[in-house]
Amino acid sequence: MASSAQRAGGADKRRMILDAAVVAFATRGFHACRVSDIADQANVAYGLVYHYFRSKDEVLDTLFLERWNVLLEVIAEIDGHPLPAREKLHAIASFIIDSYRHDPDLMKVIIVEVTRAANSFGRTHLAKIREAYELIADIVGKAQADGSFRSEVTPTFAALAFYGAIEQVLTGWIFDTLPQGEAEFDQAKAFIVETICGGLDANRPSTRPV
Amino acid sequence: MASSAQRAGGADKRRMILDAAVVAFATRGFHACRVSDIADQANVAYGLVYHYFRSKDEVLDTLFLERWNVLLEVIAEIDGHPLPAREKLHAIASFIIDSYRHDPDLMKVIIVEVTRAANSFGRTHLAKIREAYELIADIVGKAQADGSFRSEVTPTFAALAFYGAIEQVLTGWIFDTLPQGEAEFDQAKAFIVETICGGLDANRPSTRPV
Amino acid sequence: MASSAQRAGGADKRRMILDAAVVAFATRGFHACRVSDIADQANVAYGLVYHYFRSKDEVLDTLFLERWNVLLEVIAEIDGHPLPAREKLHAIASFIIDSYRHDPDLMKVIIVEVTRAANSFGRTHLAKIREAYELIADIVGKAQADGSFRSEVTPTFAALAFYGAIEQVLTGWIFDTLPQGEAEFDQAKAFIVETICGGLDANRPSTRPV
Amino acid sequence: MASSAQRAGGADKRRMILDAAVVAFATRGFHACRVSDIADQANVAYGLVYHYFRSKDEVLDTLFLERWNVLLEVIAEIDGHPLPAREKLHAIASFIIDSYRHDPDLMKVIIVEVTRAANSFGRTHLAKIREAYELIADIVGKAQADGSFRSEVTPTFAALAFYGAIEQVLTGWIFDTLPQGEAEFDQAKAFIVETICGGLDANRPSTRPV
DNA sequence: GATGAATGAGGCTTCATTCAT
DNA sequence: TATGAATGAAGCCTCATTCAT
Repeated sequence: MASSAQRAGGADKRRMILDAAVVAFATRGFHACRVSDIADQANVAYGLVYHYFRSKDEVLDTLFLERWNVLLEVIAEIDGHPLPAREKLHAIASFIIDSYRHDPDLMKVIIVEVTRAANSFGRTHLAKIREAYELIADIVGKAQADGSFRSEVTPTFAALAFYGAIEQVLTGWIFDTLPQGEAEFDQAKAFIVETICGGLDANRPSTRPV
Repeated sequence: MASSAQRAGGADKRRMILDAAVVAFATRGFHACRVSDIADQANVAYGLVYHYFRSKDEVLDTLFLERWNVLLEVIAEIDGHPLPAREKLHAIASFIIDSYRHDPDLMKVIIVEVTRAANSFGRTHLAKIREAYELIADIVGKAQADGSFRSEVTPTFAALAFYGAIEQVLTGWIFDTLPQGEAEFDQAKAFIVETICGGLDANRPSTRPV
Repeated sequence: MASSAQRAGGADKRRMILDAAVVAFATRGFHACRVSDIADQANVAYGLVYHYFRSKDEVLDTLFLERWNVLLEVIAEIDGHPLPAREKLHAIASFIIDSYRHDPDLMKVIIVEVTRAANSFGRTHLAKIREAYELIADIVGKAQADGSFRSEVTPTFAALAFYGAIEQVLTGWIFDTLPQGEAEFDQAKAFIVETICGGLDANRPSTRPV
Repeated sequence: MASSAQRAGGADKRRMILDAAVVAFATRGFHACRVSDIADQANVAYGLVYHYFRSKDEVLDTLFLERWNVLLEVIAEIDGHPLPAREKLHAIASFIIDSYRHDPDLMKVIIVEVTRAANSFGRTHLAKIREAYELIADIVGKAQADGSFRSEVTPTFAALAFYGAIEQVLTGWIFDTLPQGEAEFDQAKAFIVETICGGLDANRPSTRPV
């Protein structure tokens, strides 16, 4: 599990500050984290943060956008492959969960401080966050169109449920209310997909014609 | 849709302050909301807030606990009825969504400032929040035991997925990324249950024997 | 050692409040002591304090003046007796030290919050406090006039030194930097008088004629 | 008489703040003095006080310790010289009184807000304050051992009486109940020593053998 | 007399941000 | 680039006091 700080290859101070911010934000939370905490973590003077970023907010914005854009690209790329929808969803869940596995601090910051903090940063990035929902909804919609998914539920709701399940699981790991580890990570991917795609009912009511 | 402020029947200043806080927190967010905003909204003097509550935090704590305890009781009560698990889940989703329908500000505050704000108040109330998950997991577990639910997924994961889906939908309404209205509320209840219980797959893989 | 609270004979609420204030002020200090602390200690509602006293200040003023006036009377009375100056000083030191012995909380409040707090209450009562110095100075002055005390030092200075010594000793007891007990109390009286009257020098330089 | 503010030679803002605090504390008293008063007096921004000091308290602590440590060193140094005890006491009284002469505001703050304010700052610095008493008591004790001082009184009491006399005199100057001026300063030194060492009695009772 | 709800002024402290060097 | 001294707005909370009952 590579720590955020280790990602800084050389003397790129901007990168060092970003990586330090991940640790600082994850440790103290964005609000409680002072700019000087970031600078201390990065071993630079705190004025330097303002050399590279307009504000403390911009540091978090940058962190979020860097990662979220990767997520969007990955989802799009997954969707480009000729896979069954269920496998596409599994691939998406895998990517997100593996992101947490590889850099839990960064995912903690993104989820806790942005994605789930709709009143502060989430507000700013609402549109960006929705893009992910919509890409997922697209996958569902196309699967419904080709008959591999049932049409009982709108793609939008299906996407919300899918993403909501992932976020709840990540939150459980982040705040240690759910056991985590290699086995749990892979199990979670399977369970989330199984719940959303397979459903809980033992005897499913016959599918209504749409 | 009854606003929080209107609920105060008489001259109970404590209640008035709590109701005013709902409006104030919902409007500006907990952090951005000053104690004087609450007092102004309640039409009482600044200091009176501190006569009834030790701190601004305690106001939110009180608001959350009042409502969350009702939720816990309702879930327990629902579970007490001899209903199919699917209907129990529908009843729970109904209660939560109707809570939003009847007092959107209060639910907004609880979800945005507590339930989804794991870094601040959520942390404090983590145990309380988990109680709800566990009650839901119990329902799932018992349904798996009696064969009405499949056992592909652990009750814990099922509960997370179920609650996660509800929370995402509420968040969508709260931040206006999802259309809301009477029809949408009832539809959402059905969709959430259908997604979690029915699953998305048109042709479900045969259930593994437990 | 009679505690302040026990002095309240009957249901005299005013007296109960004053006695409670002694305990409260002694325990928390005047500034840190809230009006409600006094009321709690007296087992009355705190509004009642304002029925009997105009302000929190007036409570302390009352406490101080009650006792200080007794001191002034006692000094005057002692001075009225046909005693050697040295014995008069011993009687004064005795009265003050016994006051502490009988009600340490009250003396603590008077010394810590008034007499030694020249920037707050001492300022208000400066004139009253000086009266004591002047009565003592009078005793010294008369003794110098009749030849029983030397005239090397002005009566004013002698009085300051005498009272200053007493206050330092009381302060030592109050803040537990000096051992206290029955033996120490009587010893202190003797030592203070011996220091001021006898002097420390083994071989005193011959007295200069005035 | 150099005012505290004038002592700041250059642009050392920390020093300027400390010197300004002396003036501000002396003028309004510690409690009534706002941090902004200090900043205004120092002509710096509000927040700079917090750049150099953790709190308003720390400003006073610093002021006290700076000066009191000098006092302790001076007493120790005086005691190091081969002087008669009486002259050592005179030197100590001289140093303290001259401290007041050279910077009355600083001494006012130290005495009124720390040394005589045993309920607030004095409490914190009790041990430090006692160190001075003990150094003085040492001088007395050694003089008693070599026979130059009588042993009627314990060194501890003698030290309390000596320091108490000085403090009373300074308090008299600080609150203008005692005339002050060059002549008075020198006279006070002599009078205090004369009172404590020479004693007031014209005919001293014969010294008891120890 | 007695209660305690209601009032509201006042100040310490934090910390993001700027800027001279 | 890099530093960290300097700025100052903003808000929580305390608590003496008032007053209706």
